[in-house]
Amino acid sequence: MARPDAGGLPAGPWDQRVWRLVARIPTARLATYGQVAELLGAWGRARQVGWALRRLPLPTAIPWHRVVNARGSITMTPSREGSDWIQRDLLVAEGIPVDARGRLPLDRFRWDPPLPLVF
DNA sequence: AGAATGACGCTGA
DNA sequence: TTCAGCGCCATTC
Repeated sequence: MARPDAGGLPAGPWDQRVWRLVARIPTARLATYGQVAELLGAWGRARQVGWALRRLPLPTAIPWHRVVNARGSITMTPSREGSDWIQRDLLVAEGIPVDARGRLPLDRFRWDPPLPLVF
């Protein structure tokens, strides 16, 4: 309910790992929360990826907007206080079509991470 | 400490 | 295709 403000609080190692991985998603490419979790060896922790991105102090150079849900849409919810619409704008600006409901062609823009992933 | 809450994901109706 | 119901698990209340 209350929106915890991460500003000022040091990001934990989990946040750092999520951010560093998301930072290498190329322009106009998309990844899902579950995909990011999996690449970090954390299968089943998609929600935690969402939280890590939620803690990003905005504005940021990290392309957090390139992470969407597995259904191929932006999770639109008032609890995001507008970051969902910002995400839509940023994606459209990169050339990815997003409809009014937040749905987008995930298959066409899916990011194929180069292997091996080294950190 | 226990309950509630999600920027999730999968299954089944 | 949409939607409800669950399982999931760190964070919050």
